[in-house]
Amino acid sequence: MSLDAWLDNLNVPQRKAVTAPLGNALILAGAGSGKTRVLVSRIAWLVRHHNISPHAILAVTFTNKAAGEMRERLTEMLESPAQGLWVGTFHGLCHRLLRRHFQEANLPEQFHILDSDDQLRMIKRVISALNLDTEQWPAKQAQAFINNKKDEGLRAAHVHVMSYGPGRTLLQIYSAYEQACQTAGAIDFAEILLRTHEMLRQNEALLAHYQKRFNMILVDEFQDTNTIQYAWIRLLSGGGASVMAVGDDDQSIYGWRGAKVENIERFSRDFKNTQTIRLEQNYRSTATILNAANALIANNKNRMGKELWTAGSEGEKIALYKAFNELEEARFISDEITKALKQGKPADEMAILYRSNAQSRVLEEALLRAGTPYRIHGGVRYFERAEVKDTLAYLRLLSNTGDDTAFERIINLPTRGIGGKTLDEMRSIARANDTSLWEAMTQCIESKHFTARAANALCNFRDLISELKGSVANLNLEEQVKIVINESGLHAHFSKNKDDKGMARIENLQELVSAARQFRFDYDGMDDEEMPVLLSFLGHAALESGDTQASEEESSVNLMTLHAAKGLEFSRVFVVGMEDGLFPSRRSIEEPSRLEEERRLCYVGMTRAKEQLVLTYAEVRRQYGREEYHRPSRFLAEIPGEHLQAVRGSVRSHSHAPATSFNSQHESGFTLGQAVSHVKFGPGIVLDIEGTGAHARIQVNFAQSGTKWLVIAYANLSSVESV
DNA sequence: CCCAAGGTATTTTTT
DNA sequence: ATACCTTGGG
Repeated sequence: MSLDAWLDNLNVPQRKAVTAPLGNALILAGAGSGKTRVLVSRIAWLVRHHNISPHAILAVTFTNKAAGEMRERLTEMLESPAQGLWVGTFHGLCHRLLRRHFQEANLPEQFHILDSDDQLRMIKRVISALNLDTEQWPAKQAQAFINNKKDEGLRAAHVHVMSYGPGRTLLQIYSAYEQACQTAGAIDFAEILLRTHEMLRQNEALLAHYQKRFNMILVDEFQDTNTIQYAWIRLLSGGGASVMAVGDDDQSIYGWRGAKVENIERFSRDFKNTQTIRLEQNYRSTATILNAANALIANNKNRMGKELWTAGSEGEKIALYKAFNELEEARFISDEITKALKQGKPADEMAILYRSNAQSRVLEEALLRAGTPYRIHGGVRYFERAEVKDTLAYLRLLSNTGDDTAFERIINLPTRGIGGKTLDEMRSIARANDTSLWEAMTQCIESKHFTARAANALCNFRDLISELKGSVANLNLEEQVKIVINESGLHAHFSKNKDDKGMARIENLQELVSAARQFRFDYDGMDDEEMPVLLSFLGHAALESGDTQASEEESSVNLMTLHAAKGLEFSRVFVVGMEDGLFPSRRSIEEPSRLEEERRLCYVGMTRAKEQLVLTYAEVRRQYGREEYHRPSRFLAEIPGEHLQAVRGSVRSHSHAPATSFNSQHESGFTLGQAVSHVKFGPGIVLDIEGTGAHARIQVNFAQSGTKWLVIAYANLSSVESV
């Protein structure tokens, strides 16, 4: 298809964005408004119409998936891969810059990336090296502190804390951690960005080079950028590049991770002559769903302002289901899904979204019992699995004996009689002599520092590594992986456990061989110039979660957190656990800004649905081993009643409902979720009941008139039979 | 070195 | 309820 034909398929604001004159632009792209399409078309437009070389374009995303999608669709549109175009995640692109310019970045050539697990181990080591009480100074807390600061662009030296209190010690840990990483040649995720930013800021020539190169910068999901990412874009575009920022302030759900929604507002101020374009036409959901979502999000203050609309049909009402408890909630959903499957609806077009992972269990059990295929998104990612990381640690140590992180990981895996005492000793020797652990070990062996038993174990380890080095030399990546798995003893070690978990581990190791083969294949076509294949593979393992490759054959119902659902869409969406204290989360209710983020999360969840949206909540829920009573989510009261319809589950024997003994009826005779009718306000759904006797009040979400509190004694409500 | 017992926390997690 | 981690004894 020609580019002009592509343009004809765009709506007016989309076309305006795609064909915007060079210069800065802010695209406020609502959910389902064709954002990726605009981004890709924009690049094609620049290349074709402005004759801008792909070489001069930089497109930044947050996830590898988004980057891959963009690259793919661009190739499709341009009918050839865009040579020289940089498309990638913030981390991926910065990693590339650091590899290219490791010297300017003050890094060793063989620097390696710490994932959050590696980082935590490193911090633990630092804390004990500082002789701090590990009870009083949890590594997790220090990790959060360090990452927060780094996301803000702050080094330990830049952080100001009070001279007393916990800040001082955390800062001490941060500082020691910085040193430990530098010595080990290791950088964590946040450091990738921070280091790149510093490198560019401190190297005029380098900065000038990239500023000159990248005339066009496009940033996706701009609402998710943190301080350092924003600064990086500003720095890189400082030479006069045009920046197109695409985002949606209403879908900012990662504030707790350092993302700054304010960056969207700041953009127009910091980037000169910014043209703002709103994409408000939605191509995904029914009018009912959009109107409900619009009404909900309107309760947030400080929005950029945006209202989704559709040319499509009104669609079905949003179903609201009140369950006795979480088991019954799960059964209802499972039943609904079974019904839909019988009608021929594809399983993978349905999704169950929940606020917290713990909620997935009962849902899974219900689906399992019904024999419904399902898939849980999230959880431990492939390259984060312990056995995979163990194998990679061997590879790392083989290529660089100075890699202490790898050394620590496998020194006693499989167990070979090297205990904590021996290791501690080597650690302090390494620290005293400022050498790697490997060198410290070699020294210890030569100087007969240890008892015969320990020395013997260390010798075995040293010999194993050098033997492996020998057998691996001159082999391709995939064979190297195979050799390491087998000759390191890892295979034997994991084979000992014959249970499901053990079997899964062995499978994962085999999968790693395939991943290496695939990578070797992809590597040949990559323009990641002059990076050795192993190093490149390790970078790939650190920055790619690896969940893109594992796609199951059978069409399955999707289970995931609301966060994980961002960017996806399904015909039928169930949002479960709509209860105050769960969603919105108990920990967010107090603070207005956090509550607003929860509301945005709800907005994201609702706008995932194309045709049908089902909201459910339970009156009582087993949580942390206790039965907890929750009110229906306040978000339910924010959805105009006209879009809601209370539903009942399919008729079933009462013996199946464990909560029959539970009297859910209020003394007034009304129950939550019940459909009622008012003389003046019309039909509605009971959301809450408070008080007793003559003063008892009832909250009803009326179809036409919205949510109201009424005194039961005067309201004269009548009960209505609903679907 | 391995295992069992007890203590603790328990929202979300693009990289 | 539960999973995860630390710690103490065999």
